[in-house]
Order: sequence, then structure tokens, then C-alpha cells
Amino acid sequence: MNSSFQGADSAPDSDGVLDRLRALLAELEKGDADKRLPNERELASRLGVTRARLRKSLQVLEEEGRLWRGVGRGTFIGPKPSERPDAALLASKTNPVQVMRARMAIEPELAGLAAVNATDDEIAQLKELSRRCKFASNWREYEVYDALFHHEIAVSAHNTILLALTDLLTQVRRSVTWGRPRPEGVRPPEVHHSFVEHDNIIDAISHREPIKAANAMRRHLQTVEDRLVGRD
Amino acid sequence: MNSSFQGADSAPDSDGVLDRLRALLAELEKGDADKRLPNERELASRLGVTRARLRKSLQVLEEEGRLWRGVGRGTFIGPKPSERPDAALLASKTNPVQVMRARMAIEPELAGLAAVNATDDEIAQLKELSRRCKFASNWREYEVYDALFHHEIAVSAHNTILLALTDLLTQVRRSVTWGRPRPEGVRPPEVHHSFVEHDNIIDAISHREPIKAANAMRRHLQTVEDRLVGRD
DNA sequence: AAATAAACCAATTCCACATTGGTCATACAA
DNA sequence: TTGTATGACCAATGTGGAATTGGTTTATTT
Repeated sequence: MNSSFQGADSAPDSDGVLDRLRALLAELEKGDADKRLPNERELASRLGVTRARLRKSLQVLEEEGRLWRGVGRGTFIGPKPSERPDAALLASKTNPVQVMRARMAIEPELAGLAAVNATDDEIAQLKELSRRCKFASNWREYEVYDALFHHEIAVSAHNTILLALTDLLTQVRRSVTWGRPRPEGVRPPEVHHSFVEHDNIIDAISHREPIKAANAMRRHLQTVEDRLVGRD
Repeated sequence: MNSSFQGADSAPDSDGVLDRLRALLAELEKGDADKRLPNERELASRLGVTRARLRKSLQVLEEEGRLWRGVGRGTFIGPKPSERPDAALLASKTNPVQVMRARMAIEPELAGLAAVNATDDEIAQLKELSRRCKFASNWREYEVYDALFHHEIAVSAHNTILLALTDLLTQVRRSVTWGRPRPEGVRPPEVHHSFVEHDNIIDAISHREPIKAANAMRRHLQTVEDRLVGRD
């Protein structure tokens, strides 16, 4: 806990810089002020040491997770906040199977929650979106309404976090074209497996049966995945 | 589908603006060029109509989801991309129960995947983190390593998407202080429920038993939730 | 050699200004 | 009066250059 303890290979804290920094951190952590430290040049001169010395101590504290530094940003107290997820970037690091795993984990839960929390208006909206899927005049339009359908279920679940997660997922899917492209100008068939599956989900939700809703969603995602992998 | 269809309350497309815009959209959608339209002032003068007229047609197309507009940004083809999630903002719109629901949906799945995909190095890392949880000298340190433990499980699952989702979740939890603050300078007890639960998870993973791992994670999260709600 | 000082680099912020969709008020025409 | 055109104004966003900042290298000094 005390800087008098020295790692086997690290230099001794001859000037007490580490200690003084720890004191400064403890000071700033108490106050609810901003968690930003002065920049290295000023801090070094203020402590009367060279920048190189200061940086050694800062590195120690950073490895301890008590502060983090960023080029062009500054030095801040606390662990480094992870960056906000970027759909396009995520899509480039992933594959359809992983995304389906994620959907399989989240969306059945959402369907179950929707069966409990959905308002009548939301259920009506779900039916309307399902209808528009059926009457879509081309695949592009179908996919728009299908995405809206799944989004509306997430809304109906009334769980902000899960809603944000599914939106991120659809954004990832939208930022790349996985699977074979659907022919332009061709209508979805009269009987598409998704139609009856969507209706099953809606039925379970409108009858307030969470387990059934979750299972219906699971089956729907399963057939989607089968089609994606090429088993249709 | 044609603009000759007129909503009951909407104005007629006397100048054919809507039709000409639809044609322009169809044109731009084919080419792989940028999906940006000229700004309203220029587009209006180019079509020889007033800006107000143009905006009426643009509103129709926006409601159809064929384009979206943003102040200071411009007008673009396609549905409006949802914004990147911001942890702090999300935290202000949620509550601990919703977050636990989300963790309950994701983390058991992750534990199961980790049981299949984790490397030996990752399992060793998990054991190390669990050890550090036990020997933490205060609650703050414990929570750091606990977060790292759950993060490492997500890494071991080798699913980029689910990893991103859980990181977002922990970021949300970190950006607010839910529950009662832990007393400063107090060690976690010798026997904390998390210790044995962490070990159960690690055992299942290292023995490559996905179902057991998922269930162990479920039980762990359940006790965490119980403590959060105040049932410990 | 080792420590110090200074210069340099690249990522980021900051600030002033232009751009852009959204809104409102006035003038004008039917 | 009613509706439309015109223009001004607003707030959010983009843009580009200068300043800031952590990271790295080089030269100098001890």
C-alpha cells in the first residue's frame, strides 16, 4: 500500500514523487471536483522533478489502475473508461454466427418481458408491423419492417438497457451485408416462414404468456440462423 | 406505392415534387455514391419550388423511412442510423433491476461459451483474478478485480459482440453508484458468497461443462441481485 | 553510463465560423 | 380571411486551423 515497498526492478522513489502523487490522488478523490490532473510539464515543475521522473511514477499508478492517461487528452483519476462501441468497427471484427448467438441470448428474454410489460398500443403496433412484412413489395421493404418488428418488441419489453443492446446489434447487422443478397424487384413469397413465426410471437405476447413468447422467439431465430447458414 | 395515392389529409402533389424526388432517390440508391442529398435551399431552387413545398415532400419520404434528416447534418438516403450508446446517458435512464435482467440474459451464455472456447491461459487468468478478489484489502479493490473477472469470462467466450455488450453493461454500472456504498478501509469478509461462486464458475469452465458453467453464473448473478435489492 | 533538457510526434481538444434542417414572422396574393 | 411565398432567425452540426497533451527520440551534460 505504501510506496516504501519497491518492486524488484523499479527505481527507488528517491524524491518521494510517488508518495506525493498518491497524496495528491487521495486529495482529489475525496472532493467531487473534476478528475483531471495538471499536465505532465506543469506537474513536473510543480513537484520540482524532471518530466521523466514524474512519468515513471505516473506509469506505476496507471498500472495500479488508479489513473489513466491519453495522448491529447490528459491524465485522469480512476480506471480508463472503455470506448463506446462502434457498429461498423464491431461488424468488421465479428461474424454472423456470433451475432446470432447474441440475438439468441437477448431477444427471447425481450419477448418474455414484452409479454408482461407491453401496452395495448404496442401490441397493436406489433400486429401492424407484422402485416406490413407480409405485404412488402420487395425484400428491401420486408427487411425494413422486420427490423422495426424486432425493435418494437424490444420497446415493448420496457427495458432501456436491453433495448440499447438490441439496437446496437441490428446496427451491426445493417452495416454489413451478410448472406446472399436478395434479388431486387422480387416479392417475398406468399408464405414465408417468418410470417407465421411472427404471428406466434405476437399471440404469446398478447395472451401474456412470457414463456411461450420466449420460446416462439427462440424458434424464429433458429430458422433465421438456419437460413443464414444455408440450410433452408 | 405511387405518389398518385394521396393521404386523406395531405396536400396533393400538384407540382410533382414527390414524384421527382422519388425518381431522384431511386437514381441515387442504384449508384454506390454517397447517400447525401443536396441541402434543402439548393434542392428547392433546382426543382423550381419553394422550400416549404419541398419540405412537405421530404417529410413524407422521411416518414416512409426512405431518407432521414438532421439539423446541421443534411438529408440522407435510408433509415436513420441509431446513435451510439452512451453509458452515462443510459445509466440515467435505467435502474439496477433492468441491468440485472440484461446481465442475466448475457453472462450465463458467456460462461457457457467460455467453457467451450477458453484457452488454458485464459483459465489461468480467471483463477488469478478470483484469487485477487479474495485477497483484496478493501472493497474498491475487490470490485476492480470482480469486474475484471467477469470481463475475462467474456473474453474467454471468444465472441466479440457479446464482449462489447457486457463491457457496455459494466460501463453503465460503473458510471453510477447503485446500492449502498461500501465502507472505506474495510476488508471484504473472509468468506464472501462471491468467492465460492466464482470458483464454481471456474471449475465448470475448466472442466469444459457449458451447462454447469451457465448455471453457476446464473446462481452467482442471482445472489448478487438479492444483495442489491437488500435480501442478504 | 546515466540523468537531464529540449525537440519532435501524433492524438485530441478548443475555438471561431460556415453549413444545414427547423421555425417563425412578415408581406403578398387569391 | 386564407394560404403561400419570402426571408430572417435558431440551434445543432460540420470544418479547419491553432493550441494542448501524453509519448518518443535526440542531443547535451554530468
